[in-house]
Amino acid sequence: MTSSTLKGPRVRFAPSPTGYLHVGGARTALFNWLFAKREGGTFILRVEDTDVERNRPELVDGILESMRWLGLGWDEGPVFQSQRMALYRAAGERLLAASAAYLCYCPPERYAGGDAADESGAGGAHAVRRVTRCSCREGRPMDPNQKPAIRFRTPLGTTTVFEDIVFGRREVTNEEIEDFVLLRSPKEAGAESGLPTYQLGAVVDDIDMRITHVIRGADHLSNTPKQVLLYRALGAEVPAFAHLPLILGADRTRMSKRHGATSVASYHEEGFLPEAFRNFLCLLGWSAGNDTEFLRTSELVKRFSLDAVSRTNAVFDRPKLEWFNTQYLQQLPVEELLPEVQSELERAGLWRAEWAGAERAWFTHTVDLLRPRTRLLPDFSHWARAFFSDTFDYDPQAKEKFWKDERLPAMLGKLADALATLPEWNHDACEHALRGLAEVEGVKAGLLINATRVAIVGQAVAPPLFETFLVLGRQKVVERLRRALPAMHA
RNA sequence: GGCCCCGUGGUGCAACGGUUAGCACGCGGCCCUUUCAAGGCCGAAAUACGGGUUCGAUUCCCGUCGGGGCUACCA
Repeated sequence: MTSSTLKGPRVRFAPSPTGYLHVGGARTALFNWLFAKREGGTFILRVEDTDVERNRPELVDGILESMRWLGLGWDEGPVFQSQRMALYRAAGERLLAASAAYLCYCPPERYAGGDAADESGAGGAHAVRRVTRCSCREGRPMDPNQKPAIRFRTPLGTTTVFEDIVFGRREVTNEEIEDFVLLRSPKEAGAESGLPTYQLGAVVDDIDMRITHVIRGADHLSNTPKQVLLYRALGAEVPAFAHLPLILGADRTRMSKRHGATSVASYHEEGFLPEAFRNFLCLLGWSAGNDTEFLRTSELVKRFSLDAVSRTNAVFDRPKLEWFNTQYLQQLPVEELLPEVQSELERAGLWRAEWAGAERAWFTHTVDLLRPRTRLLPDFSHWARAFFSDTFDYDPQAKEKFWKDERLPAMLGKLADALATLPEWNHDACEHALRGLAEVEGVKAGLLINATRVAIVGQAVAPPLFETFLVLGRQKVVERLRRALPAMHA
């Protein structure tokens, strides 16, 4: 029993700021977070910013913002690798001293390019290069004038084994593991030693942070033996590994820009609910073991298990994400939806403070009325705009469809008069007034109903008409009806 | 090229040697209806292919094919 197991597992999510937080990273973060919550563990955020060339420090804020939006709060960090260089260099020196690593004087270009740069995967020239094993390993540098990098001395003639919670027992013969670089050769002439590579940085930090479970994308599976070797060389206990199947685009290739929105931020902007997004993401590579899919986050935490993670890559299916969003929009207790709608209205400049105060009941009821017809948060400020503002446009297609009959202006004028003088303002009174008028005029009630809807909310789509009447109030209904009359001729 | 992983309808998941192969999204139809949604009902749609093992394979083994990953002084 180590002290760490007594305190629960320690896991981490370690993005590198070379881009925004994408859906694959978000799923990895989510699984780490769920596991930590489920097991009463600690979730640590670590920024892997050791690649000075590709690093974009300004992207860190966006990544943290996406994490917060997703509700994936971290217990420790963010820890920046760029601020822990001494740690990695010390580890490099230790390995060097123990002869578990050696100085490599080969020029970097010797290993650059080749098939490693071939991203297309199909066609192209394939290199036949074997595993890296240069003469520097035996103390015979090719070019002693070169600034040396530190390479790991892979122990040959044996095999490396580890257990993966998802993929099971893994075994590779060490001959297939190259002498990977631990610390890059120094860039600047004066620099003492170089920057750590991913392999070294990740392992040194995971040891230092006492990480018990490494949960990450399956793209790291093949590199894990190297890290197992590193843990041992550093005299540390090897953590448990759980590699997650990858998330692919609709064509089953790695998700990229051409597959549409891949950043978490873009889904935030589009108006998805974070909980719906979590629910959807969680079902990519995992299931509760039965057919239930609508699982609120508290339920996810209760049922999540790494043992149930699948080994099959999953395709990101946007229509299903949208379905989840509509489900949450409709099934959440309406109070939980209010803050989300409020920020949407604020964003659109439609929000009014009284809706959170004296008119809270009205606001709640209106949101409740509108939500069965919404798919994304901006629907509240777009097609439902007329419920929150007196300035709105008439949708051209709605006019075309429901204002065709030339008798309509006259009839709607009469309807406005009738509504204005109604002794009572309630659902049935309004309905009777309208249906009565339709009968007198010898037209179907639907004709008036549809035309009136367009007149008072500008849309062909809205909640049932008389409920809309009540929410808007008599004054607005009558005013909007009269205001629409001139527009109907145009 | 080498090493490795994966393969149930179009998509996400169930079935972990015995089911008429289940659920959901999407798709088509019907119902409801005052528009559009939501909801209800019905339907089309899958075990990649070929060999084994077994009384019996979606399930176990081998091969093929397909997809993916790694093979960087990227992470």
